[in-house]
Amino acid sequence: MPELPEVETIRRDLAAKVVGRKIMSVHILSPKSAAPNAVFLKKNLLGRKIIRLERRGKLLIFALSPSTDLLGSKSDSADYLLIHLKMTGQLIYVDKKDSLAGGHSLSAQAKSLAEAVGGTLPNRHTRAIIGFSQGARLFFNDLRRFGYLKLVGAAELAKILQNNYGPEPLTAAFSLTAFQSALTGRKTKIKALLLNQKIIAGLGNIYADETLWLARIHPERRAGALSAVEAKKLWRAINRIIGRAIEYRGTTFNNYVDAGGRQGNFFGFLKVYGRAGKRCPACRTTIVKSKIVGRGTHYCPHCQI
DNA sequence: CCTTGTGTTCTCCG
DNA sequence: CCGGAGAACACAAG
Repeated sequence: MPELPEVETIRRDLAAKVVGRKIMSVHILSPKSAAPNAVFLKKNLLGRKIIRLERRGKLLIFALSPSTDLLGSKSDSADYLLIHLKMTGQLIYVDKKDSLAGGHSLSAQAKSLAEAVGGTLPNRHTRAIIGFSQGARLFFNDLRRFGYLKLVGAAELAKILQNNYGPEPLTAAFSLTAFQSALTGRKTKIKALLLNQKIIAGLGNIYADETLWLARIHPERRAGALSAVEAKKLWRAINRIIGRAIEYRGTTFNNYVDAGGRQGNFFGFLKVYGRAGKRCPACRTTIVKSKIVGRGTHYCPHCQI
């Protein structure tokens, strides 16, 4: 489940590989994964350079060089490729020298990559392949097909970002006062609020649970009922957990791998997520898992009140 | 049946 | 009856 730290890890690694590179080929293996459609994506990606790679919450934004197609819409030309990995998406970059196709004489890097993706690429979950010069390829794999590639113009991108994404942890926009005012008057459970991308962009189920454990707050508490002290603890916990998780290149719980096919290193730092029935590292009480706002929620019933 | 991120739809309340 | 908040549902597929 790629959340902010995992998507940021992919963004950083991938930026070094693809920014400045020209797109030489586009293969859409699963039309359902491409918006508005596979034909439009192919037509508008071919021959263009990736000039920046950005991220907003869990959304990757590939900024493209201006289109040479003078017949294209001038009002809002499709200059941004959005990629969302949702639950099971992977973006894996492979240089020609690391090609998995041969099977013989693989480099050590290629071997670990092959292990991570369960064999060769493309595999049966590959939904799209973007080819660059010198045989380099970017594979979009997505077992459950919830993720997508979507090509949009600047105006549509601005609308998407404005309508769906609140401030990012670890940025000036995510100030303590901004967080406090997002809590005031809210009757929703704090767990639901943490998952709401319009309030904080980038937290998913793993980091929401970890954050609440660190702040010692019960997931069913009403957001607006948190004291000023609790709000500050939670705000600090969000920044701490997200910062640490980025440092450790994210969490591999199920099938997350980075752009090089490597696992994240934050798994061992998880205190509650996926640890139901085990003991709380702080007090030794058995960690509970329950369903809160429709999501599996892990917490310590003793520490978190 | 379970899993999750997000968009959509439903329901409630003032 | 309107608007907004929050909850519930829909989606995919193993």
